[in-house]
Amino acid sequence: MQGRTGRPPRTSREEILAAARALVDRDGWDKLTIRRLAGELGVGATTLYHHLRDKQDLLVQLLDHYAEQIPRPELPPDPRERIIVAAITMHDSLAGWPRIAELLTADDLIGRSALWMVDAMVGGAMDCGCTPEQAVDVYRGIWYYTVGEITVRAHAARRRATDERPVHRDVVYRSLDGAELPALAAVAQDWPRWTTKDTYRQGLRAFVSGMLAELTGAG
Amino acid sequence: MQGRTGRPPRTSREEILAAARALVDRDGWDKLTIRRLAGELGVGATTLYHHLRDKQDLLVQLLDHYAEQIPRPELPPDPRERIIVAAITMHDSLAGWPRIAELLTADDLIGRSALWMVDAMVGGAMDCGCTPEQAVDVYRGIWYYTVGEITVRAHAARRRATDERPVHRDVVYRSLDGAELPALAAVAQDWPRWTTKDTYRQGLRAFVSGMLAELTGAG
DNA sequence: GCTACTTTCGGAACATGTTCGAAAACTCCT
DNA sequence: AGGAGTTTTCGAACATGTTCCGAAAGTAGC
Repeated sequence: MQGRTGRPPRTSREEILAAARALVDRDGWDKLTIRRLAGELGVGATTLYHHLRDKQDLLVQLLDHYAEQIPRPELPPDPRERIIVAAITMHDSLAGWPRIAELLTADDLIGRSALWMVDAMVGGAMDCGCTPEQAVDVYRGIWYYTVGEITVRAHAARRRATDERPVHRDVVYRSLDGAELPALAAVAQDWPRWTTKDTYRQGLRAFVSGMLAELTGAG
Repeated sequence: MQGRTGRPPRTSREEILAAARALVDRDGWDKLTIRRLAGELGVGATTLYHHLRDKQDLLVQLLDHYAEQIPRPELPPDPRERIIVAAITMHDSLAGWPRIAELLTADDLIGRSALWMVDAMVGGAMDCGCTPEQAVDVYRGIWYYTVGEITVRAHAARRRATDERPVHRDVVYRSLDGAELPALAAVAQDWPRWTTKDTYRQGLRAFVSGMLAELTGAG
């Protein structure tokens, strides 16, 4: 139990995270910069780099803290429904997080506090007759689908909010060549409306059904 | 047909894109910066902003040019297989592109030259009995799944390449509580190995099967 | 030729994330 | 007390994307 050596720390990781949360609550996500956060704490900017690897690390920590507070829904007894409920909880929690798209590129995003969702999905798949390996495949597919949905959707929302120009895709679709791209020409009119629908749940159910049917033998 | 007015341009969008491609081919993606590209062209850095909205715009243009060169595979007559083949072509093309994860957050990524893939998927779904709206839903689900897979995978590869630390997720999984998270404890050993498998095709088939079964009436 | 007008150019400046290296502040050992 | 070792702090500096604004360089009308 020798006392620790070296210069005593002036701030701690916990303090930094708490200050970051307070700063975000007060001034918004745009104001969360390394320098401003350091100023808030009364330390030099570079000091933070002794407690955090980089800014992404900071954001991941904040998300982790947030994940602890996700209300844990009652999981239904039916294993297939358990997968669905856990996936939807994961999706909705992440979708409510600002700037989530920047973080979802990190694969080790899931801290201990959110592992119960992963466990529910993997366990549900095994209870549906999957081998452990197949269950992991099911979860990974759900994770990919969820990450993609949130990423694309978050960006689209941001685009609508900050950009006044028309969406490039919409312009392209309006001038389609019906002879070369008949299917797109047929849906071009309604494309903008249809692509704003929320189809996450529908797609999720389809994916889970398809995977379970393939893995455990259809019929 | 009055001649154009104003100071004559010293460089053009085309020249910039060509120089960017040459720069990337010669020095790699890390060296593609606004200042360096401008220096290569012999113009001021800020001049580029008269031809490009921002750097992301530049990257999207480069990707678009690349998309034109994607070899167009023969699409099978079976509509369901047509969806699969088009999706796999799209996925493999995007997956081969460096830094793709930064760009996939843009939803209007698809230029005219790549629309035949979207058309094949939407058309295939309609030929499978979907309504146009349902066909768009099928395509969107595929797009989400594809974006997610590529994003997560690209980041994992980058992490492996640049980072010597162990993956956080692996560390967490190694110290799991078997009583609280039984399913994860059961798969923890094999998790790293299983998650490096390429399951894109399997998941894609599952998703398409599930969607078509739900939409067109199972059985 | 002269004056508008228009378009492009580019230097200065700013904010930001991040690295480097040296100084500071503490404990431990002799 | 005094050095050795260790950890933390932080100012300076760098690279980068981006905005601002005035200067440059043309055309059109008179």
